[in-house]
Amino acid sequence: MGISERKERDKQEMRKKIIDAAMHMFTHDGYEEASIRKIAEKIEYSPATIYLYYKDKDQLLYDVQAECFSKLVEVFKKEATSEDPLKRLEEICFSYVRFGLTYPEIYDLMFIMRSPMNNMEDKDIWKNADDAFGCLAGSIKECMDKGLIRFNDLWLASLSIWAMGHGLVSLNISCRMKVLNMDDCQIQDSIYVSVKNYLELLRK
Amino acid sequence: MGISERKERDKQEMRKKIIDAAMHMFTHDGYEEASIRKIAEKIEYSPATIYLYYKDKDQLLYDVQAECFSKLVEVFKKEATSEDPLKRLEEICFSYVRFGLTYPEIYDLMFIMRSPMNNMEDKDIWKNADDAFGCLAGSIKECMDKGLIRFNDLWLASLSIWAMGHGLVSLNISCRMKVLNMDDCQIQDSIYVSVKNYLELLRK
Amino acid sequence: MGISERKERDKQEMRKKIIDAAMHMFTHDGYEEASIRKIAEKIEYSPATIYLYYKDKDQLLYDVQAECFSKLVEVFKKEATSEDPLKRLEEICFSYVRFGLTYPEIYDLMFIMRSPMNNMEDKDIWKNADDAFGCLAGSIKECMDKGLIRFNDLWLASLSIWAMGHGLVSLNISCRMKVLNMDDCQIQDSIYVSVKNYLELLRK
Amino acid sequence: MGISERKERDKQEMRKKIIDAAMHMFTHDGYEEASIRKIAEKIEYSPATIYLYYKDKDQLLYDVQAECFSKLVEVFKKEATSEDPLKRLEEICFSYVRFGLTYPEIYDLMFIMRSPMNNMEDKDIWKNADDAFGCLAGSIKECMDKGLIRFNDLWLASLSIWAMGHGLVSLNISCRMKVLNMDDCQIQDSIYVSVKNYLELLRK
DNA sequence: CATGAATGAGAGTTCATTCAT
DNA sequence: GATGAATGAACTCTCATTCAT
Repeated sequence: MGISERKERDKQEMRKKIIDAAMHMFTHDGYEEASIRKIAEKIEYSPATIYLYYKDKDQLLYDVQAECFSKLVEVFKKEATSEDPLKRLEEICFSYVRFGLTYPEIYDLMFIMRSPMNNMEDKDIWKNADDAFGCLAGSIKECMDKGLIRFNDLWLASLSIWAMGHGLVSLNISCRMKVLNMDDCQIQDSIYVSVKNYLELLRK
Repeated sequence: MGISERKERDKQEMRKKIIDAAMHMFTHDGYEEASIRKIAEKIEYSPATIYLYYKDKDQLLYDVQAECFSKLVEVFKKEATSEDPLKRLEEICFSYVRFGLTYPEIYDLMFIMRSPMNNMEDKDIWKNADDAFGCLAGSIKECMDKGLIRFNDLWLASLSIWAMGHGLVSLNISCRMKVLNMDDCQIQDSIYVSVKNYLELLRK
Repeated sequence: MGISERKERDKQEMRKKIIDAAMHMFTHDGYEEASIRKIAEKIEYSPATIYLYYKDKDQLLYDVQAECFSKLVEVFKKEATSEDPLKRLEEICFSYVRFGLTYPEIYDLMFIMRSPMNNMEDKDIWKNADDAFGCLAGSIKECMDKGLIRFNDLWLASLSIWAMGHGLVSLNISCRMKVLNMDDCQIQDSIYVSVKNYLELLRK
Repeated sequence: MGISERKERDKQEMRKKIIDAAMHMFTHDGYEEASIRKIAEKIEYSPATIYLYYKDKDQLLYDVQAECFSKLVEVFKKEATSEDPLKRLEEICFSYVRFGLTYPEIYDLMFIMRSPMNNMEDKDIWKNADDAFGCLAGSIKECMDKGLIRFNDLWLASLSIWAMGHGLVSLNISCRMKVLNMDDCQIQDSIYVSVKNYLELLRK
């Protein structure tokens, strides 16, 4: 029995290697550079080898995405530590936004790109975001339980707060904030201020 | 004199034709299908002909995007007509969201895709969104002038409200709302409710 | 009768305009940039207009080439003025080489490119080079008549001297002198020295 | 160990196949016909396959050129065998010229075309011609060492002799000898005679 | 387990040229 | 006389993927 376990472990290690390479390329060269061939080249395997571990590119991206999400959760764990629920919610939101602005290409894969979501069947469940979303929702729930914010519905609250954060980050990533005619500094400021404002509005 | 005018008109008509075809393909087949070749095929011209009217693909997409934005403005004009500023702001927001949910591929080009923003120089100005953004900002300004909403800074207000709307629409388009485990109906509802909630929060 | 003459004159003027534009593009942007469309653009006419004056690109290039050759003759006239036949021959050779090194793209069209020669029928006569070649041959003839150089056959002499000059210039233009591992300065020197050496060898 | 060797051999064989096809097309249809597509077609592979063996067209042409040069060296080895240094130099020169006149398209790639030299960085070294040039220079050196020809500087000598040969061949290839109004036979004769004359001039 | 070899499909783009007006 | 409009035919190159070995 040890054998099959080891094999599985080996397989996981290889997958990890692939994903790490892919993430590195995403982060540093942009998602356009992350072709199967280039990923394979980076880990010094042949493209065909990738297909031993992943059915197709979408499945690979799905796993890369998972890795990205666990990175985000780490960030949450590290940066959102306050006891005060409201404070912690703010920390989470700021962490989220900072993460997005710091790693735009990865953020793209996590929250913007169609791949690998658009080739999932509707029935397929998307587990990658669960933990990270759980962090947010958990923090919000605490606020609600203690009557600190103006929301009755946890899902609605989570969705709204997420949407605000994502809206700001993604408009920036896709350069649509050009319409505001601000320089980069002002834009960054406005993003954080917008988040802060919103959370203050929510406070009872 | 009529001649050069007619020529210009002809040229514009051809451009219109190209753009319409492109928009149609965007809308129905997704932006991945909208290659120069396929657009040309659709209007039954040769690919080279496209290049008589557009320097390159980005310029074409830029114009398609412009067309999309003027469509959005039309929608605003038609659907946001209330005298009551707060009401009108709500109408604009709902129109925006509905537009995004109805034409996701077009919305993609307008607010999500990197092209054609990607290849603009930083110094280039992005005019396409000005009018539509002006509608939103104008409406918000009226609310602010009359002391109806809790905002001091017009740009911050506009950005926040836009970000909320965009966040909701784009999370949905990119299927990230799967994390909520809701069916499509519930999601749609949540989106509209989120917008409504936010606007109510803003009301003084 | 004045009318048809004027027409012909007009036609010639237009041709001149086209050729000048083409030469300018050759000289400054390289022959790869000298497409019919770009030439037309430069003189602010439509590509189709070019075809009113030239049957095809080869015919146009043929005329451009003619212009280049008359430029070369001018240079000869200006720079090769010594009374001493041997001296004048040397001046001609140096002028030729300097011309080639100074205007490599034009030299290419005159002496290297297949177009417009390769689409000439064998029976067609190539007049463009006659005058320039005449300068060289004339000068050589004088040397021969006065018994100054070791050649009996004028054509053989002309060919040899031309070949030496052309060989040096064209090997340089096509970067083949890289094989010598010299820097640009040394190469230029070597070219002129080679010419000089050869002429000295020829002197009786 | 045999395996990796065989693989490498296979790869080389494929490269050979590609190059041979390219050379064949050069020789028979002219260099204009030698597009990646057509080469691929000729060897009955897909264009993409070419890119498994060559990074881009220039690299392919570079290798084709190398092959041409080794063909030339073979010719030298076979045809220039005299013990007498002067005689051998003459044989080399005649071989060179004959090669150029027999395979004009290949000669073009070796000594005239800008590609693949064009896209070499200045610092890149051009090794293709080294051996062939070495044959010429070696033979000249022997003549110089034995005091048989009127040259002090080996490089200058080599350049001059090469330039004479190249000038004659390339003027013929590019049809510029039309200016002499000779028929093909006379031209060929003149070329050989010119070479011979020059070598005799050089003899001490 | 790993891969070398191969490919079909497609991308954006440019060219010389034609012809009805 | 001039041209606007159009095009067929090319071009180089990249991609995700497959399969025999």
